[in-house]
Amino acid sequence: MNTLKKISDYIWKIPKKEKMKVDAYIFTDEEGLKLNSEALEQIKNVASLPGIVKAAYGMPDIHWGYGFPIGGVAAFDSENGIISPGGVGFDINCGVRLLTTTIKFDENKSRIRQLIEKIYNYVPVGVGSTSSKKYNKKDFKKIVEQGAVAVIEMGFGLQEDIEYIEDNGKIMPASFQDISPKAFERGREELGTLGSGNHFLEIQLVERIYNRKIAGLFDLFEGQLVIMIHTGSRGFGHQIATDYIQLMRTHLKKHNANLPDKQLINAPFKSELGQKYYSAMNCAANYAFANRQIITHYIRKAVREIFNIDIKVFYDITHNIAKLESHNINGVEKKVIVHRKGATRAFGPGRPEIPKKYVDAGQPVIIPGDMGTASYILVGTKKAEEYAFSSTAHGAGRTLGRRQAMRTLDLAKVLKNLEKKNIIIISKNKKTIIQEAPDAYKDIDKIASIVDELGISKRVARLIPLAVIKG
DNA sequence: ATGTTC
Repeated sequence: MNTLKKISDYIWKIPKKEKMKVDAYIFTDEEGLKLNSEALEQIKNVASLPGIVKAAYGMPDIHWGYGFPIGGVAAFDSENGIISPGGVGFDINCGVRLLTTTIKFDENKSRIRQLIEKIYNYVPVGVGSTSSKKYNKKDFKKIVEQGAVAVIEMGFGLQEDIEYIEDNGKIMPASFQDISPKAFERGREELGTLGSGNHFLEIQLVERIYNRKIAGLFDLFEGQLVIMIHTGSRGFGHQIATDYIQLMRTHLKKHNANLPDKQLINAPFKSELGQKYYSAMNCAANYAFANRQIITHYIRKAVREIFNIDIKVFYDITHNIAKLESHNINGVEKKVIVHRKGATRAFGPGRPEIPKKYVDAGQPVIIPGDMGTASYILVGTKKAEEYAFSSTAHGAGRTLGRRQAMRTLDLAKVLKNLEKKNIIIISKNKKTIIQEAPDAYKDIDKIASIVDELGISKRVARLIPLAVIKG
């Protein structure tokens, strides 16, 4: 097991051996390593998959996941590599959106509760929560093929919002014909809902600015109220992952015969099934962008009714996805399919994918904390390109599994700690509060500091929660 | 994460 080589304070290397086709690197501190022997095994398995290029990477928030670790990044050659549902995650395009306001907290303390309650009235939350709308086939097709663009046309938001969503809220290829009737049935009534688990909706305070110049460009200032949405593709993405894992089991038995772990099931990217999963996954990604867009619409409405002002989409990032990107692989520019599972794209300044307004600073990165802890706004760097295909961390990362949290943590204590910090909490389910308690997660401040010191993204602002809605 | 154990 002692195959780890320390490269520097936060870089650990597992040199390739046995089945591994490339090296693996973990970006964390000694404590992070101790917590994660299973995830290290998983990252070694990932390094053995067909067509993997350069290396397999683990972010500081790495922990055990389905097949691939959460907080993992791996890229596969687009010609002879694979695509794997386990490398994306069940919640396809789980992601985070931040909305900025011009509201100053110290002048509006008394209205926070009113605002969170109004938002709670507008946005359905919890397991199995459904919207009052049930989309017809024609509209649903448009939504999964055109994401946020489609729902803005339907009246959920402003044209200018599009500019501030990763991939402009619409990823191609995405074809409705590649999703199952079951996925359609589940998806059509859950659009515009928050869900459960680590998903949340928070009113936050910009507590600290690390880089004034970039914060200015990002319209962030100390004392400002901002609103964060953390959710994904709900049961729709989950169904697509389930469907395609099953299809790969049935149709690609031989291809998947010698996997070190059955959960690493995959399809050659260029195969028919590989392309179908890619398209269906993009449908789920579009669905998630649309989901956060619709929720934004209702938050806007709530803010307008209480404060009589309009709010802006700062940025929307995805942290569970596989994307076709061009990267420099040992000196050669190559098309690769980058799997980021619990990892955030972090492009440096100048990239054409970044909104014009931010292009000189770099791509905004949003790292949400867990319940009752800070979240961070960071910015992508040129340096991130050298490390893990322009990627950074995505959150605190669990230390306790959900069941383990239920066994060891106490609801009254968790609630008391939130109360001590003056955080208002509205929750649909008490179980979620225990499962998502801060003690079930690593320290987000440390994660943000590690990625900052490594230089794979730089801190811009620290946000602290004032009021939170959990599923 | 998830109609919370395909």
